[in-house]
Amino acid sequence: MVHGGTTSELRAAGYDGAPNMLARRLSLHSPLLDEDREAIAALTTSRRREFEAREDIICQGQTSEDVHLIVSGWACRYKLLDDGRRQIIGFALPGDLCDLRSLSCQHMDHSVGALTATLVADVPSKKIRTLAEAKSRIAGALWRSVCVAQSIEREWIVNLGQRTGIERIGHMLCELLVRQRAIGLASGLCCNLPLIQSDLAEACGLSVVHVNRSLQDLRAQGLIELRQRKLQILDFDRLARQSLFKPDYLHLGDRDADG
Amino acid sequence: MVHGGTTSELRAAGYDGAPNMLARRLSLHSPLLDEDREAIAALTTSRRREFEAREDIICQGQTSEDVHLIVSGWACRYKLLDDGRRQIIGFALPGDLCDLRSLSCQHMDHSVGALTATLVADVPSKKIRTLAEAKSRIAGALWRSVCVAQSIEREWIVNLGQRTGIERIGHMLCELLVRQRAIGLASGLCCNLPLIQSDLAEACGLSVVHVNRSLQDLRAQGLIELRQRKLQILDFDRLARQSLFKPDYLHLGDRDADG
DNA sequence: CGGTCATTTGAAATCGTTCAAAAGGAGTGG
DNA sequence: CCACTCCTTTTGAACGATTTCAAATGACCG
Repeated sequence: MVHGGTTSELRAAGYDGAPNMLARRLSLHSPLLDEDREAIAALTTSRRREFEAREDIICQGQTSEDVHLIVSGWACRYKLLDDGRRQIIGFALPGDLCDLRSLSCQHMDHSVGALTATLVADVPSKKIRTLAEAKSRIAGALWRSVCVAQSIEREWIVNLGQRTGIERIGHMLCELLVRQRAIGLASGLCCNLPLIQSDLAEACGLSVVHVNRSLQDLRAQGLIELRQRKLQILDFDRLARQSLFKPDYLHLGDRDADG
Repeated sequence: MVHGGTTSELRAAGYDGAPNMLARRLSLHSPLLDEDREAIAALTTSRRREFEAREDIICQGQTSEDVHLIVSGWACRYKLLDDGRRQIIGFALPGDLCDLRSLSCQHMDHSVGALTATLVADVPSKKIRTLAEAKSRIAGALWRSVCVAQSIEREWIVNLGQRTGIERIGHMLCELLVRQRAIGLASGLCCNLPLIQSDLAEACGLSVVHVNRSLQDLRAQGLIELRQRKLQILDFDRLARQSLFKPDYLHLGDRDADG
């Protein structure tokens, strides 16, 4: 049990920073050769840091010479408004690069926070830049991974702008299941969901109370089961249909796109 | 008068496709040498196409070997839901590259539509890719321009998720003024706003009726004047404050960030 | 002038929030 | 095992924001 565990449980679970994790992730969207994988693995042998649940990994305004790779656990990217309102702008799962933007931009325009105990590998931007300049196939893979991240952000805009409360929650649950399946963290219709209702609220632009009632509604419709941070989708097709979820924006190929 | 004009007016206005427009835009965020500018100018000597207001430039699902540079006029990127709901996910102003993603991804996961009469330069992805591989300074500039686009999308997520109706509209108006100032399409507190209220509605995730009432509210507060597609912001600081607008996400440096 | 599209208005219904409080879990220390 | 605390989930009731539907008005164009 990794998600929701403490950092010591996490260490005990045998995570070694999985040096080829990044290569595996990038090859979800781009073909890589063995030599590329080796070069990429060499990147992530660098420093690793552990974070407790709810701890910030990097804050808005901070500068960093590193790109942050989530090795295990869940994180979220978020922005704070001056009056304290908070919007989650994306979830980062194991294998996700957090701020590839820092390859060229100086300071963070949003924060990254751990949702569970999280292991992070700090990859020096400079190393990545050098590697990308030397190997255009790797540059392409990084570019594509940014494109996918951007595509997800665009779909979140649609989620927040057009969908009703229930649709937003349903859509988010579909996305998080499909993304976990794609990286081998789930199979079938069951997955971890280490989010509390206020996380879902901040991601979907709804109040906690409304999230609670929407979840009850989805349960009453026989579409999902959710307790103890475990999500089971009982009827993926129906949930996807009524949430207007179409997995193409995740750019996962047809392999693991649905139910 | 370009925006809102017909394509023939547009031609008459003497637009030649401004071959150095892209270089100028990229150098907003990245230092470029003269040799870079020349190389970039050579890119955009390619085909140009004119579009009428409300015409689609490229549709969701289509594939394209080109990146689309908006030479003049306004366009929007949008996604359609199966039931017809439409969300605008970004506005493209002159100098904006529309789908740099197509450098590596095959088909569009969203559409681009002209809002006014628009002149578009089709730049072959391949040419860009070759140039970026040859000149790392240009690759960096393209990377940075994608980062800025992504940053704007993130702020839109915040806009839709956390701000009230009035705040969303106010924020959008601030953004569009500042962006136009940055590219020399406006100075002071006055600019074109060739959007109809339903465009604003689809960008802000509100109904047209509510947009209408929010605009009246902003007018009644003495914050803006808006008619005949001309926007004047009467009190930028107050509007920015009450809309929680902070221009940093536009990454324009301090040069043209406010008032 | 009629036609089309955009803006404005009103009234009613719905969605979603707020506030306040209760109930349910999980962990801690006695 | 109990009492205690903290955090999360759940509930109720009232309020406010936003949408919907329908109709009227205004602007522009041929």
